[in-house]
Amino acid sequence: MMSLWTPVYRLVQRIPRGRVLTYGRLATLLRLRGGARAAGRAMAATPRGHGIPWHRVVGGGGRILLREPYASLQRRLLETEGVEVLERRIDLSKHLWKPRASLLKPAAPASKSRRTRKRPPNKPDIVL
DNA sequence: CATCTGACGACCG
DNA sequence: GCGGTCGCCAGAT
Repeated sequence: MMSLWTPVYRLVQRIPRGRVLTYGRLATLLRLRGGARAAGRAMAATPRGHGIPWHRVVGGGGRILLREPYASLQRRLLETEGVEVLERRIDLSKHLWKPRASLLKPAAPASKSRRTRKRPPNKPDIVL
């Protein structure tokens, strides 16, 4: 079903093998209102059986934040696709995924009368 | 309707 | 490095 998090899963599905994205970048790219934490909530609710490479999403600085036994599973999955995991960390300078610019939507121009919207909806900043 | 609970991250001591 | 605070908010109970 189409939920608030669907855009998150669709973006995660585009992360190539051997690359990772952080919760923070995920949130920024999709302009999730709750920030990185919202990305975390989304990932926690990842539907199974859809081939969503959830293991390619890591914490800030490339750290694996999951609890055991998931942390080990994530590490194994990443290593399997060639990502080097040192202790609990991944070198983002080597493995951070940078979406092609053509995927990104141009930044929304600042509206003239910037009204304080109560609950602005999540506005994806990326084309999926 | 009220509360609780997090796959976060920036900041600070 | 480590621990605490705070902002954030969708779902579950």
